[in-house]
Amino acid sequence: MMSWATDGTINSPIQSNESQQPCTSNSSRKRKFVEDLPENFLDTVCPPKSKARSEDPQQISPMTMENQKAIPLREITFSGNNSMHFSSSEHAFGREPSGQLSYTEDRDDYQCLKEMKFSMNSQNNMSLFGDDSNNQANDDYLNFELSRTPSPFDFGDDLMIPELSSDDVRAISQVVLTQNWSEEQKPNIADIGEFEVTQKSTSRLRKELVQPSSPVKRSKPPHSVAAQSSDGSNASVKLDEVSYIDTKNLCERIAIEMKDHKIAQKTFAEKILCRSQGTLSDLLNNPKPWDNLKTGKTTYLRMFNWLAQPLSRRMAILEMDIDDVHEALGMSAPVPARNASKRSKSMKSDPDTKRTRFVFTSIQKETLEAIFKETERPSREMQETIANHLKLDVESVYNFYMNARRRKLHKKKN
DNA sequence: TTATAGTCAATAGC
DNA sequence: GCTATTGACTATAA
Repeated sequence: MMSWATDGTINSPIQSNESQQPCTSNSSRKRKFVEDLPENFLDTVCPPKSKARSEDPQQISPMTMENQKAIPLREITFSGNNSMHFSSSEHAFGREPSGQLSYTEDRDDYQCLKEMKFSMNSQNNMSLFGDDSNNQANDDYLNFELSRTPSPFDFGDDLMIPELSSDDVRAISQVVLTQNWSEEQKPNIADIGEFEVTQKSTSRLRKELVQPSSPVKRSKPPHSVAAQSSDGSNASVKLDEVSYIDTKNLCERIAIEMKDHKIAQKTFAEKILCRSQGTLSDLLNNPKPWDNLKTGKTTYLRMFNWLAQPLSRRMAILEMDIDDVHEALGMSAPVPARNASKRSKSMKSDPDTKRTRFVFTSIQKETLEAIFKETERPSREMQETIANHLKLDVESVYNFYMNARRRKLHKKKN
């Protein structure tokens, strides 16, 4: 069961991983590797903290999806500052969208928003209304938000959404409901019932993936129901024409497309992205938010532009010569990877020799991870101490913490 | 000067 | 044979 931790974070069974707590665990395995180290080693490099604390919001999956038409509620976020976000990025923004986002509660002493409905008329005007008749919390804490990136519509306490233009509506990327509560009102999360999103409309789902920079003419999105030219050439967008791409959604669509058409990662990575299979795998499983990207935007844009083509053309591009692929995607050849064809330092003298990848021993790794849990950024001095104790190169220790810090941030969800 | 982003590519794992 | 993981490299940002 989930429960509130004393520091305001959530303890979730989905999140917990006892095996990753060698600093404090009593497992025999942990004892084994610690006993193999010099006495008080962990205390030396990993001084105990008074209080461990996670700063990241916790996420859980929807509990059930009963209705066959139910659309997965993509994200329920409980943050440590007394707020709860329900959001769905996949729901009924189709041509005749209307739907309902609701949850049930199974305890009387937690009263808040019970239901939110949204609908859109033929003029693409959207209305949103909610039933918070059971809400005994201070209404000041209730907020609705139709998000669009980069800046959301914020309607504060108003339940009725003002008229939106067609482009406004199409730029909406998700509905977010935020229920805040004071310390006294804080519910036990475990007591909140089931969540579901249902769609009333049977029309095709539509999700806008990209928001071009204003006032540039809007481009055709992937899966658009709008007509496209036969060669698909008008489907491509340039980097300077795009202000936002929903990378998570894009990667999900790419993964589905590859699965449906049995496209190997190696093929797609090398042909469409000019990148390696491993890089594509990582991108698909751990997409970075668009706004956090720097030079990496180009790679996602190549995925986007490929997906924006008609199916027959998507398949044809995979068979093209590389120069034709660039042209088909409306993009110039990407800058070669900066470390392409690189060999390890020791291999530079013999570039034909296949290098072997160094692998930490389990003791080395578990120790490094134990220290990381306490200190994500050990000083150079500390790294040298660790390297000496574990009989490692300082560079390897440095690389471990560099990789660990960055990979911790986008570990695959669930 | 140091940290980070983007990536390669070996290889583990299915 | 395929995807996922991960130690390492390097241009660039801070």
